[in-house]
Amino acid sequence: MSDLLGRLRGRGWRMTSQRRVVAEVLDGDHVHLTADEVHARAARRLPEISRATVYNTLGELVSLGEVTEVSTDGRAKRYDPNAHHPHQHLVCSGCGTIRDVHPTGNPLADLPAEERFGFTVSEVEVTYHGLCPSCARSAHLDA
Amino acid sequence: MSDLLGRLRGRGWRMTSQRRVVAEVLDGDHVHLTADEVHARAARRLPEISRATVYNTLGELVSLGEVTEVSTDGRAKRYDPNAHHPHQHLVCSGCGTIRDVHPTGNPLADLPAEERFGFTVSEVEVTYHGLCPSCARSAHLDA
DNA sequence: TTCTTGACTTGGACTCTGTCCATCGTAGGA
DNA sequence: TCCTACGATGGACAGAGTCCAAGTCAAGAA
Repeated sequence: MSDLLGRLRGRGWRMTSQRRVVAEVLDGDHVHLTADEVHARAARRLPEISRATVYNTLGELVSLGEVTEVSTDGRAKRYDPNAHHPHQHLVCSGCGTIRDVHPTGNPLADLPAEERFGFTVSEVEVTYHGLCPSCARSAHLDA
Repeated sequence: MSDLLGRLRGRGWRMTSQRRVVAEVLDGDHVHLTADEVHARAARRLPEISRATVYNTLGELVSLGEVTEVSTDGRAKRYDPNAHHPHQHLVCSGCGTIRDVHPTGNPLADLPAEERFGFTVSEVEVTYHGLCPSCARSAHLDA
């Protein structure tokens, strides 16, 4: 994700201050922000940026393959700027925190042909669910 | 999922006509319905059933472990009555159809301890994405 | 069988996430 | 510098889901 701005310019992206700010927000910490969180952080630098623009820009970054969408629960989608390094996700069922993980093995190979029902399978998404250390502690206290 | 009603009664569920109808809808075809689809089918038998009741009942079935929630895209959650047989999902990126699949291998074992960040990992969800035969055909025609 | 009561249902208001659109502004080439 | 098409704006709208006060009824008690 580094030098994202350069790559975007190279692809003929018209560079506006709004797009720059959104890209910079994503280029910062490798956390998994919701669209609203991206908007909030972008607005700290560019107060008048609109939600619609953030949604548009995120959508474009996704279709350019610079960012991937993650929808772990049924709530807001999260945006993962780590699109150039294949990885999976580990999600805390308590607080929703997401961490990137790199399991061994190849789950695509684990799906036998007779279980594919004629589908052209192109991608596998593996999501590990559990409790992060701090949520595990509070769950223990509750019991 | 068969004899769901019996199991629920055994657990002290107060049996109302609304809950019975919702359970019967799920007990039918093993498709993956959205809450609204469940509501529509339930309303065919019990026209005055409300959306809130359908949501409540689905939520209870989920916490009882009789039904699992699947949120593949960012759209509506789907409800999978096949909770007693472990399986994964194969989703068509075109039309959203979901099929149950049974991959070999154990993805939980594929996550090394140093990639767990102290989490208590309890569950893995594997989602295969691709195009179903009919969507693959129309994609081909478009090209 | 009837009574009683607390669990369940209802429907409408509300929230949250996301999309759409008409209008305005501006990046970047001529 | 000027033009213009592409991008931004914000407000209306839509879909999914939650909440709540008031009414209803399943099932145990008498």
